[in-house]
Amino acid sequence: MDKTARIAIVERAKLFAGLPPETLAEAAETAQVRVVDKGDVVFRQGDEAGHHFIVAWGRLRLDQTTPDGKNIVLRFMGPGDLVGSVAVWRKVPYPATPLAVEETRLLVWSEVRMMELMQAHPPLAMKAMNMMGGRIEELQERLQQVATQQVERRIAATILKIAGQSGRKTEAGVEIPFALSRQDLAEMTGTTLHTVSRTLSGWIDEGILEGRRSSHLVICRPHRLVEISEQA
Amino acid sequence: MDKTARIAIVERAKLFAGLPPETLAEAAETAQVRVVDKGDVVFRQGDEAGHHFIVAWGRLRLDQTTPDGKNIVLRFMGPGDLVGSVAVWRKVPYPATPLAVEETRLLVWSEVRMMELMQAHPPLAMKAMNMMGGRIEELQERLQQVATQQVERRIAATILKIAGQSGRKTEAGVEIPFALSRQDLAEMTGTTLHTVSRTLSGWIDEGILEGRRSSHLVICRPHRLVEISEQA
DNA sequence: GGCACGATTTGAGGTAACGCAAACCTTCTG
DNA sequence: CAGAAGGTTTGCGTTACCTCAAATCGTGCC
Repeated sequence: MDKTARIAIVERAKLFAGLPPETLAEAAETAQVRVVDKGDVVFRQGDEAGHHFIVAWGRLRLDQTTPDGKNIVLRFMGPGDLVGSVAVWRKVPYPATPLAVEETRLLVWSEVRMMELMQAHPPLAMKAMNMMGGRIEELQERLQQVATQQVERRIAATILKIAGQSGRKTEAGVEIPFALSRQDLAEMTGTTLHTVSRTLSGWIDEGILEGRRSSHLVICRPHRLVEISEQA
Repeated sequence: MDKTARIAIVERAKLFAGLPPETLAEAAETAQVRVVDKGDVVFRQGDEAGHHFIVAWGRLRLDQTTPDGKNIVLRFMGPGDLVGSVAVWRKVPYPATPLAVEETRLLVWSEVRMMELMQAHPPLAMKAMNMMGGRIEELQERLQQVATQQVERRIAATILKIAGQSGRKTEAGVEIPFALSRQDLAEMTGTTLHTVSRTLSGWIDEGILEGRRSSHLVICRPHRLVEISEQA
């Protein structure tokens, strides 16, 4: 990956977007590159947090294992997303495991590198706080959903959010361009894969979705899904 | 409130703890003081975010109203806790309403005051990030609980957390020193006040708790509650 | 191409928790 | 002190969702 490519990636990252060219250049130059194969993890929940990562290409699923062995999916991450930084800044172990659902390329900064960057470029701290604030808002919204809404609405809202982040327009509708299993959706919405399967089957029958037993979901009638996610 | 008292408060606040005396002094001097009566709000969800607050004395309940009119309790806050800052930094409207459950005194900084403080004292930004990270962790934990655990465990865990933050030791056990209604617990755990009432009644019968129809809960057998919160 | 494995679909039955409703108690108010 | 108001307790019927179970279908691997 050459310098121009790195700058392009850094520029799109939420942490660096809009900062002056010198900052971008310095960030790009100080980064290492790391490739993670499909199915491999970037780090593991519980590991000491020593590195910041930004996704260049590919896609990660952020998993958290609970003390009693259950798994929940915190979020999917794609190009521009920042991984691991919260733990590094707080000097606590990584609280979750990012797993590559497709081959993924990351930019990597060590703890000290990033610290130097932030000292040299104060606006970075502001950006970082902005990002963390966004994460807080997102979590509060999900908490609210899981606490008050019934399963159908949560599944609809979750699919819509993923589509908004990563969806691609096709002739048939909006396609989610990676393998998103019923299990994944269940672990994002706090339900079981059976319930997810039943719900999606219903929507496929109604022509809202496509993707029976196939790896990629397509949303044919997004508006209908919005209605479901907002229904009383 | 005189200068010494303010410094004492600022010193205990998570945002300023451990910073050099000059920083504390400057923070204390630049703050305004505001008193909020029991039942009144500090600001309202949706208001433009222009001020940072730190609780000096008293207690707030942070409420969030959902688009469809339901209410959830995000957290209770006491002395040292920071209110409103995330929204100010992100330049978004306050996402929730802090309501005083008892008479509460707050230190207040305007957006620009706090900005000046942070520019003059760079470690403050680090502290702020640390705080926000803590909030993220807490939210992830609650999300996990609501998504995977059943109601009884969630209620137990919630009571224990509140007791850990605000509990006072008495002869009978650990007392939660403010009015915590069944409705509050329901809105924190994502259930109904009926279920909370039933569950607590059971625990009172078993001698785990005291506080039938009375305003203050007392945990007589904390260890038993921990067991419940961890049971498979 | 055949076989084994993992993901998905679907059915049937059970239950935790909700929703409604009424009674109860405490505190505040006039 | 009587009455109203708000939080709480408890009962009962309902249901959304889970659990267990089995059939089905793709997919990768030799």
